[in-house]
Amino acid sequence: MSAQFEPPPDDRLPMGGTALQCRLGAAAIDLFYAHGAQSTTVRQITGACGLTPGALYNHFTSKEHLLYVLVRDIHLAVDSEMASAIATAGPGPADQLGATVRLLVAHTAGHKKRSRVANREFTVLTGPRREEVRAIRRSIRDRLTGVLMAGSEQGTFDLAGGNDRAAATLASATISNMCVHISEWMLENYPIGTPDLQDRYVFMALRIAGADTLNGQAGRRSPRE
Amino acid sequence: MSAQFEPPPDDRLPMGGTALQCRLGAAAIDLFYAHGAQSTTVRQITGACGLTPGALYNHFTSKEHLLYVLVRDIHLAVDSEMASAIATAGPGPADQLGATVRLLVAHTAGHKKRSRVANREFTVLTGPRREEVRAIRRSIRDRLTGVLMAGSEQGTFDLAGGNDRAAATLASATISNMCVHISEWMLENYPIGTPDLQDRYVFMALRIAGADTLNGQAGRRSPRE
DNA sequence: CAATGACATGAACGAGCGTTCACACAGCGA
DNA sequence: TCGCTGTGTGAACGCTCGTTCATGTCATTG
Repeated sequence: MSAQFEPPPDDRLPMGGTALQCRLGAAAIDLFYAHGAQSTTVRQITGACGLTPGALYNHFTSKEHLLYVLVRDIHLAVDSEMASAIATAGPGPADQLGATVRLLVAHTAGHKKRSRVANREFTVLTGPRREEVRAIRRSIRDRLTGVLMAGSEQGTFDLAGGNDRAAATLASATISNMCVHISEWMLENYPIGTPDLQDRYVFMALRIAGADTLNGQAGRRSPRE
Repeated sequence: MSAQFEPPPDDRLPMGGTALQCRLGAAAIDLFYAHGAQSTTVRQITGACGLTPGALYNHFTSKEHLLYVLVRDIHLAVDSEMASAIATAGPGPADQLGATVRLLVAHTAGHKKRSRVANREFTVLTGPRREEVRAIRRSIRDRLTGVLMAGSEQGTFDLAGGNDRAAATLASATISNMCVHISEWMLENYPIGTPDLQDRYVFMALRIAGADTLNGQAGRRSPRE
């Protein structure tokens, strides 16, 4: 569960482990995306790798364990990437919000399958595994909320319903939801490319936040990522 | 499959039919909401009504048929209510957008369970049933897109990425998603009441649409619904 | 070469699923 | 009173599921 072993085609898994763990994981992502985790059978997953059902249990303790590893690693990747995106963005909250939204859009639009699996199927997990993923999701959400709070405190943002924590939470949920759900409605070959999509979402996010920089048209083509 | 028969407590089903169909439907909504449609068994649904599994098939042809009736009727209710909300709103696109958002928020925040079931589980349907529900969803989406298009054509709105149909579609998807997903993140006893929530969402929607009326602070406490 | 460990097999398991059906019974019109 | 219709029962069906395990194979290692 450590080093990447090779870069598979494009939708590379954010998953360490042996080659077979990765093949199984990639097959699982495809199938979970297409049919949902509950309706996907162990036989389908192993069959897609040319194996028989029992083989899965040499690599994962259960079907839920496989789902857990996938969902957890996807969330962890987003969390850490978001942390560094905020850290390396410009000092202003508007720049940080822009960098955050760009990252989320890049993930959901660029890795639609894994993004949708992570955000749709994590509810299938049970017990401590579910709590662990929820904690990572909380961390992601709190990073965005923090940016919005900072911006509203220093007057850069003007949130709906006031500039208190409740307003920041609501704006945070709305903005992250907006980005995450690209993977839900986006068609296979969406006519708008990812960079343009990022621009539009940054623009909408700044508007939701009531960014004062919008009058000076920041937010269109913001510099980073 | 026509007239309401009696008004059950608060989360009344938008479903016609016999009393027992309604009891089964209400039990199914609860269970589908809690565990998902796929993981809910016929035995759970009938057991919640004090019946044995076979009884369900006197009222529905299959478990999927039950899900279909529920999901279809919920969608139809939203669709027709949205049509009349737009028709009875003020003539301006900003008023119509406000009325639309108020309706969606009222549905998702006020009937969280049925809203979540309709929006999460419709993908479980297969064949023509799925297509029928998708058509209703398209109708709902088109109503909102139409309001945004009209507003952008007459200069009331300024959409992200230009005022063409693609921009209206994107804004429409974003706004309806934002409303629909209240039922996903809202806790059991959310501290903000529904009317206040409606105000905030109308405010955010007008901002997403780039409504010029915002500078004259329309959108806060817009008059209707 | 011998021994070891990793890995896949294929058959089987127990459980639970959606669904069916012969039957019982209750209410009601004729 | 008879028979019809609507509805619930309880047992059973065929099937698929996740999972287990004894067994076999093969590459690596000492």
